[in-house]
Amino acid sequence: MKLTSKGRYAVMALVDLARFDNINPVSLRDISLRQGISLDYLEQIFSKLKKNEIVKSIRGTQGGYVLNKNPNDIKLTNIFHAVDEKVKTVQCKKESKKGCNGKSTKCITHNLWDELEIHINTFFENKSLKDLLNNNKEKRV
Amino acid sequence: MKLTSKGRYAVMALVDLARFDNINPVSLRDISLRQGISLDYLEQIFSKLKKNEIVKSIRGTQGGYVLNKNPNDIKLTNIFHAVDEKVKTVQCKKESKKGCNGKSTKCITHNLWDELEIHINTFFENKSLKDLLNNNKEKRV
DNA sequence: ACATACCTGACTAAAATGGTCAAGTTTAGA
DNA sequence: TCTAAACTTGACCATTTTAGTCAGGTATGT
Ligand code: FES
Ligand code: FES
Repeated sequence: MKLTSKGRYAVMALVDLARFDNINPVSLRDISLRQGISLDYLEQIFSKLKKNEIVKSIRGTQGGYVLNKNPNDIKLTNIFHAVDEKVKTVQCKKESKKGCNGKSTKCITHNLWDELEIHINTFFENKSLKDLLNNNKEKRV
Repeated sequence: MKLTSKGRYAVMALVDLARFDNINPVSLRDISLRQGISLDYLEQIFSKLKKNEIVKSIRGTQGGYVLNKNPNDIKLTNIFHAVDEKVKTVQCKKESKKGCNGKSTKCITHNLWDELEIHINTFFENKSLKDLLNNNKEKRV
């Protein structure tokens, strides 16, 4: 089970953004330099964050991105959902009655993985961008 | 974040094994048929489970595998560790002082991922094979 | 005008995944 | 003793996913 870079970078970039967007929009170039993330990759990520209304974009010189919501209302779940970082512990299709083995009932561990998925998602639902900001106050410029 | 087949199959196979090993050793062929898992793949998995002393093997005709411990003492952690299904949420090396971005300090989200890792591992530490057996009693033959 | 910064889509090298295949060795039971 | 069941080991491989890169755009403040 591992977290992918896409999810990790998305959160990292948003924390950075949240720290600096008080006055001006923040350019991806700045985030790229500060956090050591490829600019081209960041653009892919922010395209999705924008589609999901987590950030707003401002084009042109001095442009950049700004949060579209209160940091308290941006949960990790929202971020992960936006960049398609999904938690998948079962192999079967959840809606179907069929199991992962092609049989007509769910496998003997299905419930376990379902529990696990809920357990992990709970973590993401309870963490907001605000929580992460408080954690890093001392680093604020 | 997804669970790999190796980990999922390992647990699935052990639950199956635990249910049937009361009297005789259970052959991988039986597990393969009952659970719909490739026999060759199971062999790889059980080789690791054996090395980690979770199961014992009995060779020859009528041979098979038997649990090497009480189901209550086999936690998911042990199983996952045995088959190298590890939870990895950070990108950096934990021991190092360096961050995932090549910089000299940990990145701004490092602590978050660390928390997440602990959160997930806690789930695995608290679940034993015994718990899974009880859950499936009604299916016992 | 022009530099800055967003926007979009195609492309790809490398790694991980989820197995298969081949060639054994051991042992119970006929 | 012969044979088939079942464990043992290691190499191999197709496909998918990941983690980006690259090459073009378009919008806009100064
Ligand atoms: S994981 Fe859902 S049936 Fe096996
Ligand atoms: S994840 Fe550890 S430094 Fe970024």
